Amino acid sequence: MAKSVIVGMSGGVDSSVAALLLKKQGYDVTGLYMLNWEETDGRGVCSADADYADVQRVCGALDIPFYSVNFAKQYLDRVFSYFLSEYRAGRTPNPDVLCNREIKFGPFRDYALSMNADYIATGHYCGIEHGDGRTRLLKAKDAGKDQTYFLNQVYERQLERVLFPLAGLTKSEVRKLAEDNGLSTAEKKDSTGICFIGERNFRKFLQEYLPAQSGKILTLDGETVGEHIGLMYYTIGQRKGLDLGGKRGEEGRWFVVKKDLERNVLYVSHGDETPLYSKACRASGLNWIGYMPSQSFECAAKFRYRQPEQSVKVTLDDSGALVEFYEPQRAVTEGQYAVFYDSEACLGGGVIESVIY
RNA sequence: UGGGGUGUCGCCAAGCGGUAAGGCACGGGAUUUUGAUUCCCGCAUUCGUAGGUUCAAAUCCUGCCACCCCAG
Repeated sequence: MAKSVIVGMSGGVDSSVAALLLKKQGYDVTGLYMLNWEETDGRGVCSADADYADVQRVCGALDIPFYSVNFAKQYLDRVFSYFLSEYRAGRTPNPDVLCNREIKFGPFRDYALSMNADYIATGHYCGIEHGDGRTRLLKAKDAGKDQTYFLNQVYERQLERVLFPLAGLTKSEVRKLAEDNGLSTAEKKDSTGICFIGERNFRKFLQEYLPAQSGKILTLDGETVGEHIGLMYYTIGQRKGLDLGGKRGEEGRWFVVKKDLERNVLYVSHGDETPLYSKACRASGLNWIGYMPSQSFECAAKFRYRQPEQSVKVTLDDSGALVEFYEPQRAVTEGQYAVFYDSEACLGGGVIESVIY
């Protein structure tokens, strides 16, 4: 009897092709759509409806059954509340990292497996290797789309019975497959923005949930150069949105280099980006996937998505880890994740608690 | 109300008689399952203002206005 798999389908091309491939491989495939954010845009149009319609179309074309589930409550409690509290604390959270552990590989996976599926699958660009009682998370073949960064906090046991059909494909191959098989999502634009919430005016969005407190913008020398509209709207290394123009006698751009929550001051630097470069950081909430770290070891790391890997030395201690950089790193930011790699394997990661300059 | 200086896009800033560089900001787009970064495109018929000289002025002349500095 064929093994059964439930595919998390978003209505995008990636999960469409994931379902397609599994079906071709002989699995008994069922599509499952997740609704995690209940809101319409300004015009009263709910993009989730359109996405679900795409799921229906694709599943129809593949001739597989499909259902939908609603985890909006869980998303709010376990991802969005964290998102807001991090911003309140002046940090720059990465909700999509938690979304994977707390939703997709949490309630969603549990739900799917409770429907007696043998496996669950998603359209993530990453690889997975099951064997000798351990599961390893691997980078995708398409380095430019690799999404292991977002999975660094997923517990190893949550990856059991998980399939990633897109592991060996590039994005263009995926689109080609969709097209060749007549899937309506073949040309659909890649989704961006916060997962499930989508792309939107970030400031306006945050404004709906958090009170903004304007304050001064100072240089590191203490010179007042402008006014900010609320520290939460800025992140380290940012240059857009400062509304700061030219400076007498100098050429260059302004960058956010520091936030002072206590005094509600945003610090900026003009031209000179050296204040953005740090030599180490502290990470906590460490999660290891298919890996048993020794007390101290060297590996590669990324401090944000879509950044080249860097050589680092990791030293574990009671409260987390000290991550030392061999090369100074630009704009390492509290709230983002330090994710560790050993050649093709994603070892896991932790949230950046503090940065050492 | 004596002397000197400066007034060019929101901010810096070229130009110094030949028909408005550039950077920053800002807007739009590309990239991107966070927020950023990065990349591309756009962005002064007009040079504080009113006259004058000239074929031609932001550039020369004159008045006025504003700001700055030094003297009072």
